[in-house]
Parts: sequence; C-alpha cells; structure tokens
Amino acid sequence: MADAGVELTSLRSPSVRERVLAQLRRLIEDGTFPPGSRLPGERELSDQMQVSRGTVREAVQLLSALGVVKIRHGHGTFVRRRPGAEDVRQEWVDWTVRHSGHVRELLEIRRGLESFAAELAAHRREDRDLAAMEETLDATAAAAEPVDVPALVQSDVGFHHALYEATGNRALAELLDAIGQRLTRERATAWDFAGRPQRSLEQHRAILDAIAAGTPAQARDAVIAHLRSVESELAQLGDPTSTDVPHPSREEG
Amino acid sequence: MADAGVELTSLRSPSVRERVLAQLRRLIEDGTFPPGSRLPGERELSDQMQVSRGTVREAVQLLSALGVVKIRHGHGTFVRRRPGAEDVRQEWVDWTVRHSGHVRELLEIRRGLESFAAELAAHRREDRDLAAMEETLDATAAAAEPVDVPALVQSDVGFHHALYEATGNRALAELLDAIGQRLTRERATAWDFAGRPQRSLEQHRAILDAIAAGTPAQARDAVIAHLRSVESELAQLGDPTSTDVPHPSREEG
DNA sequence: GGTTGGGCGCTGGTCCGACCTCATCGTCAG
DNA sequence: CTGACGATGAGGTCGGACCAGCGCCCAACC
Repeated sequence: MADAGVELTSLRSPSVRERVLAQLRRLIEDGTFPPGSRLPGERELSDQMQVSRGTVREAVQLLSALGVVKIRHGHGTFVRRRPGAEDVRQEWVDWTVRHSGHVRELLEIRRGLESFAAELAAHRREDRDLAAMEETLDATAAAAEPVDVPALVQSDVGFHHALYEATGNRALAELLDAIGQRLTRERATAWDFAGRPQRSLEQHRAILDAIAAGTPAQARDAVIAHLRSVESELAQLGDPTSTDVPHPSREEG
Repeated sequence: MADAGVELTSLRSPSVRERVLAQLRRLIEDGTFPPGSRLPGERELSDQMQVSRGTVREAVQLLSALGVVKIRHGHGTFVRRRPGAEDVRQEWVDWTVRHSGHVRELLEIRRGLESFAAELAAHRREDRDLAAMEETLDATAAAAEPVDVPALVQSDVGFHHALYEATGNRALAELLDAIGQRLTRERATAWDFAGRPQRSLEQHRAILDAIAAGTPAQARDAVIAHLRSVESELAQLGDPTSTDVPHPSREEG
C-alpha cells in the first residue's frame, strides 16, 4: 500500500473491536437493525466485516453489557426495545452493592450525618440558603420531564450541597460533599428507578419546608425518609437477594 | 447417562464466562488483587482456571467496560485504583487535619455522628461489644480515684471506640476515630473540670444501659447529653481554638 | 386429526493454538 | 554516558473446531 500516510485522521487507529463496536452501534442507531430485530449471526457478521468471529463476539458482548442488545443462546442476538440505554450503571450497582459493604456503610453514614445536618439547618438557615435550595427544586422539576439524568444529578447535588451549607458548619459540609462524591455512581443510577424524579422532588420539598419552618425534628425525619427511600431503591436495583455468584441477572427489555 | 434423574441440582449452571467473571470480581474485592496491582496474564489465568483464553478475555473485557480494571496493551491488566475502603480512612484523616483548628465544628459533627452511632449500636450490639464497653467503665472508675488523667483518657477512648465498633459499620467507626484523634487535646483537658470523671462514668453508664436495652432513642439522647455536658465544660475552661461557627446549636429535636 | 416425539439446522458458547502489535527493559554499540 | 535495538512478554486478532441451547418440521402414534 502506497498510501503515503495520508490517513492521519486516526493516529492510534481504533482497535478492530472498537471499529466493529462502532459499526454495530451505528447500524442499530440508524435503524438498519430496528429495536426488536435480530442481528446477523456472529459468523455472518465476522464474514461481512472481514474480522474474526472472536472479535465480533467481544463487541457483541459489550453491546449486551451496555444493554443495547439482548443475547439469546441458540436463538440469536436482538436489539433491545429500549433504545440508547448505553450505560453500564446497572451492572455497576449490581457489583458494587453486592460485593462491597463499603457503599452500604457510606450510605448509612450519609443518612446519619445528613439528618443531623438537617437539624442544624433548621436552626441556622439563612434566606440565601433557602433560596439556593428552592432553585434546585425548579431545576429538578425542569429535568424531570422529559428525564435528563445529568441535569437531575446536578440539581440533586445542588440541593444537598445547599442543605449542607445551611448548617453553617464548613467542616460538616465538606465531609458530606466528600461522601457524596464517593457515591457518584450510585447517585446516577438511582434515577433509573421509576418515578424517582417525582419522589425526589416531593421529598426535597418536604425537607426544604421543614427547614424553612425551623422545625429540626421534622427536617430530620424528612431527610431520613428521603435517603431511606433512595437506598431501598438502590438495593432493589442491585438485587440484594443473592449474596453469592449464581447466575447473571436475567433482565428483559 | 443412566443417572436416573437424581442429580437435579444446578440446571442452568452459570456459564463459564460468568463464573470467571465472578471469580475475578471476588479476587479483586477481597484484596487478592489490590487496587493498582497487575492481574495475572490472560494465558496464565486461562491456565489456572482451566478455561480457554478467549473466555477469560471476554470476562476481562467486561471488567474493563465496567471500569473495574484498566487494560494496557503490551503491559498488562491492572486493577483500577478507585475510591475503596482503604482510601477512605486516609481521606478522612486528611479531612480532620484540614479542620483541626475548627474544634467547635468537629465537636458538633462528633455529636451528630456519635448520637447516630448510638442508635445503630442499640440495634446491632453484640454481647462482646457490651462487654468491651463494660470493661472501660471499670477502668474509668479505677482511674477516677485518685485521678489518673492518662488512664482516664485511655478508658474514655476505649469506651467510645467500643461504641463505634458496636455499630457494625467499619467506615463509621474509622471516621469517628479519626475525629476523636483530632480532639486529643480537648479530651485531655476536659478531665480538669471538677467532677468530670464521675459525670463521665454516670453518663457512659447511661449510654451503655440504653444500648444494652436496645432502645435507640434513649441511647441517642444519652450520647447527646454526655457530649453536650463535655462541650459546655470545655467552653468554660476557655477553649482557645474557637473558629467561625455562627452560633452553637441550642437544642435538638 | 391432533398430539407428540425426535431429528435437523441454526445460533450462541467454549476451546485451541498460532500469529500480530505494542510497551518495557536490558544490552550493546557509539 | 547515551541512544539505538532486540528480547521478552503482555494484550489483540485470527480461524477453525466442537459443544450446547432453541425452533421448526415432519413422522410416528393415539
């Protein structure tokens, strides 16, 4: 090949697997393989794409892990109906929650500390704190319909941070922020649960109202209720029923 | 097969890939392959696990997609260094150091967190936890008359640590220990206040009784009362390192 | 005729062993 | 002392074989 190195567009040219992956994604997204349809067999794909079947398999497996595609042994590989669920978050929670009590412990600490923070906030909140929290509620509402996960995460982080600030305890705010950062993945997945945006909106409202009213006990209870509901949904997403490693969660799209 | 259908267990046995995946996860989780370490090569893994390299590859690729592991072509596969249980301790120590001058804030956080710990302990305490706390009471009593400050400090630290352990939340215990370490000076001076040993003894007794009785609300109140009394005495002794807290909390719900 | 069983063909799952590419490191010439 | 370079060993790709589920169709049977 005397291509004279004109193809400089791709230094570090993507690996074969990456190219196969990208191609499959494109074909799925542009409707060549519409939701519910069956993909060509791995052998046919490897033949048409001029790559080995093993490479095709790795790409398809990845698509499966991403939730884009559903593999049925002996039957074929099918495009999932729920389009563009290109996220591994589900898998992540599954693994993190199940194999590490660590996250669980952090969630518990957050619950204890944040409920305390709510009490403090109910004592010391300033108007600007209340205003900051109020703003995030608007942002959450705006991001809830249609669902915009990144925006939801942002507004959620904003609300909790505003609450922390309202305690007037810098060290406490910093600690809670640090804990929240460690739970980034979990906070993102939580929104996958049906109706979570609405519930968070209502629960945040309840917290804010209690803080604004200056009723520490109610603020505390509201925070505990909020965090408990989120935690229970996370636990459900992570399928806490099996402690060992039997078989992968068979989910349907 | 003339097995007569007796062996009905394990139909739907997990696929080989799933088993490899689970195994790798377990080995990473339990510290056999700590963060930053290099995994055995794919060939070695396939050899040790008695599965083909291709299968190992699919599992490793999935771990890579999940972000558990980082693959470096030509170099090896490495466990991703991510916020894990080991780093938490250090992060919290750093945090306490950053706020080591903000004694009031730390005391407040300790109060909020330790009262929560008492609730947890009332739920989950084991006999050995209660025994450990009981021991420290004896030690405190022994060191109270005549007053032996180092011994008092030691038994006091022991009591609170035993309480933390009783929560069954390792991370919480480490956090509270870290905070306690930052308050070493205060914990030493507190004993200067007249009658402190006796009061601590009584208050610790009340906390222990509430935890032993399994009454979270009482345990919480007892801890708050104890810490508040210590804090107020510290304030009277003239705490030299007060900082930017607007105003101390007056009551709680 | 309707049901049932089994064979067949297709699909994904697993295995093997060879070769390629890449990153690192020790060695050796300059 | 320094830089080039090959040895080494890691992941990446290949292809071709066989195993294991699943659906379908047809033949045998009630």
